[in-house]
Amino acid sequence: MPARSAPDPARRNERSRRAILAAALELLGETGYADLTVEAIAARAGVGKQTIYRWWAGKGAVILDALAEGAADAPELPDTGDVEADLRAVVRATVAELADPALSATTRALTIETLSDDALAEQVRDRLLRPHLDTVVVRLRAGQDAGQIRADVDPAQAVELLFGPLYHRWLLRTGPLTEGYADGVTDLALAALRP
Amino acid sequence: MPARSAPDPARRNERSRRAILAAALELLGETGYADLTVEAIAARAGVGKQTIYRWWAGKGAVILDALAEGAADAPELPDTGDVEADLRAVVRATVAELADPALSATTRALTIETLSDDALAEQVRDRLLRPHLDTVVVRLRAGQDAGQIRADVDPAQAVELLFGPLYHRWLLRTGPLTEGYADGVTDLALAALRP
Amino acid sequence: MPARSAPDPARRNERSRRAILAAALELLGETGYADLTVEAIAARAGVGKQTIYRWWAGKGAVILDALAEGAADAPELPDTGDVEADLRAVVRATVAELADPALSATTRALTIETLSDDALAEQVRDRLLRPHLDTVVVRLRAGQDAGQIRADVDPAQAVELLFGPLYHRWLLRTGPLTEGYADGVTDLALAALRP
Amino acid sequence: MPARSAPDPARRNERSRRAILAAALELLGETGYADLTVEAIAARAGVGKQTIYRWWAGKGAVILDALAEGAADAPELPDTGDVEADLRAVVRATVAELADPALSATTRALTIETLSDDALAEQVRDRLLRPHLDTVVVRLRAGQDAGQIRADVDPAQAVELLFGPLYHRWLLRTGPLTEGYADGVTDLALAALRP
DNA sequence: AAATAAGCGAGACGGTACGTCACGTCTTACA
DNA sequence: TGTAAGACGTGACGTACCGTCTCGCTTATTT
Repeated sequence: MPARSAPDPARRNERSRRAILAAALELLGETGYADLTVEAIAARAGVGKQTIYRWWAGKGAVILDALAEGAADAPELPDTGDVEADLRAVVRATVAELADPALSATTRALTIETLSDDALAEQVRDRLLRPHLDTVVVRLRAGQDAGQIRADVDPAQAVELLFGPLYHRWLLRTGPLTEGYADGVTDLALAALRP
Repeated sequence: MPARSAPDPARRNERSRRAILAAALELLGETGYADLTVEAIAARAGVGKQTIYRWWAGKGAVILDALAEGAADAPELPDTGDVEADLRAVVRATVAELADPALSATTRALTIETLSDDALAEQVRDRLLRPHLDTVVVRLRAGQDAGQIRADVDPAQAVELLFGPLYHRWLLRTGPLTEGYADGVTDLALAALRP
Repeated sequence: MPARSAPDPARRNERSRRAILAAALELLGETGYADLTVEAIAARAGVGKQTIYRWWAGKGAVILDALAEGAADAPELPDTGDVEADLRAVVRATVAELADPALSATTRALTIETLSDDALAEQVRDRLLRPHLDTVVVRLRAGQDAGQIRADVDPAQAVELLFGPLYHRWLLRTGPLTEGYADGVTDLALAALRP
Repeated sequence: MPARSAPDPARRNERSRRAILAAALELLGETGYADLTVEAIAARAGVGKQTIYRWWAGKGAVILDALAEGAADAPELPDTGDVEADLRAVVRATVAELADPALSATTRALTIETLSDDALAEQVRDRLLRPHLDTVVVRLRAGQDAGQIRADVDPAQAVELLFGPLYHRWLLRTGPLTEGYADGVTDLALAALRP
């Protein structure tokens, strides 16, 4: 039986949908995730609360959609031929993003959501993180083909070796997130990944 | 002048304090962090809400204290002389804990706290995580002295290389948390850490 | 200019009209007037909400129409020649109707309507109550002609003398609505109406 | 089992109680009963909605209390020795009140409530109407003792004979509520009540 | 017979109020 | 004075209906 006669997506108002996602992102930036309310999103978007609850499960689902919308433009990791330089660049970029409170607000919000709701966690992983991490996996495979990376290493595991320490430090605030730190992590990881 | 005539810790009711921390841990296990309420803790503990607000800033501070209380007994990393075996053991243990929903509830709650409140984040880091991670740092230093670990590596960074991937996979649910996985991470990290 | 290009009654769907009135009566019996909603009427009738709002002003207008439909068959007060017996009969019948919760639901709904909306009140009075009361007025006039009722009494006022006490007791629940009570009221009123 | 651990009346805030009842009466006069909302009462009274729901079942119960508070001062029917004059006076006063939209708003609201909620109906009857009607009963009994009223008439029934027609005309709007009408009703009723 | 237009079912929409929950503060009575 | 109890003002929750609106679809003229 359908929970409550599911609404018909064909009749959905695109204008409202966009207004809601835009409002959610604005408010996320202004008040932070914890103080974000569905009521405020509805008011800012000029929309009835029911229109939000009709299409989303709660504020978590809304901001997930809002962020996924923005992440649609894949960042495309460059391939200069020098895998070490390419990895160093992406690690530096990631560290820079985590170090900037404004930019990492997104990641912060999603992580909280991820920890509180298993269903959303899958969505976050598949729609937001996977696409990003997969570009690195692709680059690592190319490096393996070029003989610059050990062939016996699982690229997915190698990605975690590169990014894991970054998120660990960011989450636990165990140290500064500087460019020098980024290079240190890259060097250490490469020591393990080089043939 | 004190903001609101700070309460006198000497007159604090130890019985209530313990009941509150115990109730907080029970409810954390039963309902999860997001659905935990101060009201429920007070009711379960048979305590007035004011008694909680008198001594703690909110639910985050309470569960932090509750978990810190339990973590007082330091886990003490063993030193068998074989640093690789010792690291493998601690990585396996950590993976096992993260894989168990009941045990990782603690880590989940702390991580949310860490992401939501900077002031509490410091407390979490210093009172709960540092003691745990420091035991590994100590073991790595001993390994360096014994020539089993590269001397030019910062032990703190090495710890992140070991645990970062674990938390990354746990947070992002990018793969299974098995013993085989634990050993894979250990092997890869050791490839970077060996002289 | 018509406010919104008034709908054309000639093209009205009789099937829908009937379904709406029937559904309204059913729901009035099931849930009572206060809990009656336009949404429920539409759903029960298998009709779009707009079809209701196109033809009626609101739930009050709908149930008014629904009840008026049913009341079309005038009850026709008999004239046995004995005005006292005839009045006694109609008072007894009215008391019996008010005493029966199912039958008096109609009166209850109409009374609420009467109290809440002046425009509808007129409709209620003229379309539903007047026809009923007028039959008694007619009978009283005949009684006056026959010399059984004081000629100097306004029949309309006499009707109120007979039915007013009934509604008063029904509204205010100041006592039981029994046949004995009905006869008591009739006796007392006749004491005033007899020449 | 108590529905929800009933609140302790001893700790009730008298200031809030009064503010709520006052606000309810104000708004009843301003917007009418149908458009009255609990939310507006709370806002006007400077009170949390929960404080209303803690002590009352809904808006009906609130305005009942508010009106009952005001009706505490019994009107005391005078006894001039001439029962006909006294009754004429009270009937005139009642007609005047019903004829004034502002004054009869109270009665209108209560009547709607009475028709929708049996539990409140009893309260309305016992706390508001009985005290008023009983003063007339008392006067009628004195009239019976003085031989001005038939001794075989139930005073309660006589009261209904006097007031029933008034409420009937007011409810059904079957005619004007003038002083002349009041006297007509009194005359007719007295024709039945005189020995 | 085809074109036009209205009523129709369905139900999404912007709103308002509902009645509940938990927040963090305040008040009371007791120990 | 610390405490258990819990009432308080506040404000968000998620739901129910309101009355309006916009979709295709069906009917029933009107060309």
